[in-house]
Amino acid sequence: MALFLSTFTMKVDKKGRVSVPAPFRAAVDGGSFKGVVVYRALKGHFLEGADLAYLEDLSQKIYSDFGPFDDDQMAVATAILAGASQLPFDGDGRVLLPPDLKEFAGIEDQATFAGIGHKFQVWNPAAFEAHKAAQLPLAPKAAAKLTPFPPRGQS
Amino acid sequence: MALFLSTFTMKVDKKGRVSVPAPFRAAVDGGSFKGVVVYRALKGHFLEGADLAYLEDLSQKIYSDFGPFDDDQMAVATAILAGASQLPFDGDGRVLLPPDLKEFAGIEDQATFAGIGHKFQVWNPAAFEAHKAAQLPLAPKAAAKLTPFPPRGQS
DNA sequence: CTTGATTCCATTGACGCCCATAAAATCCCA
DNA sequence: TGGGATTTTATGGGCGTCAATGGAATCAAG
Repeated sequence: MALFLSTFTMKVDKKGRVSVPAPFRAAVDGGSFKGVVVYRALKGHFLEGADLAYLEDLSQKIYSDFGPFDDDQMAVATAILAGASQLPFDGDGRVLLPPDLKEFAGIEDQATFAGIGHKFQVWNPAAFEAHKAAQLPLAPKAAAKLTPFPPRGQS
Repeated sequence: MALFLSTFTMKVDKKGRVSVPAPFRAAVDGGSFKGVVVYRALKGHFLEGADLAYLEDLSQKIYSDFGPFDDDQMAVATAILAGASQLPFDGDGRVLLPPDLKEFAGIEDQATFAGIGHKFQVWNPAAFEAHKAAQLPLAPKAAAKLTPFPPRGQS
């Protein structure tokens, strides 16, 4: 599965195009859809992105964890799936950021891509710095809740 | 299976024709029926739509979850299946919205298509904005109920 | 012949695709 | 190891194509 690591800040041109960092492109490579899927984060004004397979899993999960006409299902589906955009790569690995998503995240001429494992985030650069500063002190306590790795046998 | 993502607002012309957003057309492409199926939503004045295969699954489910002469089965089948319309694409990917469905959803000269995974919704644009605004605050709590992804590399 | 529906054509504006340039990273070999 | 050459990446711009939309033409029926 895709693994997104590290942070990159890229330029947004007048057309709204952004180069997806090459390592992220490599991470989504091989899937059926040549591009990424981006949606509004639930907590905070930034975007989350992943490959299409992740969204398929998420959609699947929304339909299997909730009944087909469940209220919670409706809320999550509306917030995430209806707000999502499939952004295909152009020949040079760029995507076109929809204006509403740009506005939601306060992105203007630069966008910061932060890899957080199986998905990534897209931020206004200044907002990301502030967010990072706020998150760092919380990490030790949160990390303490992780369960141990299973024995590392090969397979 | 079809995956409907993102939201699009399209014009409805005087004849009642609406262009189905190209990504949604692509999502239903390949099925036996060249078009979409639309029916009244159960909770609220908007429409739900999907490809024919989804309706087949839904019908299947209605008959397997309920007994063949169950009252609930009758109610759901009548509300959804009996009220459903198969809308074929014209040569340019448009469908003709039946007047009764248009009226039910309060759709006049614009229609908002919202993709929510396996199916999509069709709304009066203003009504959808209100609906979305109401749903967004509910999403974080509902999303917290989603079960964690299973460890990757399974299947 | 009139009315309503369905297919076909025309316009326009956005977006996908291609090329060009420049910078940076990588490779290769002496 | 260093320096030059090659490849990859990031970014800007131009142009062709397709999607969206409106309207005309064709067809079906009463």
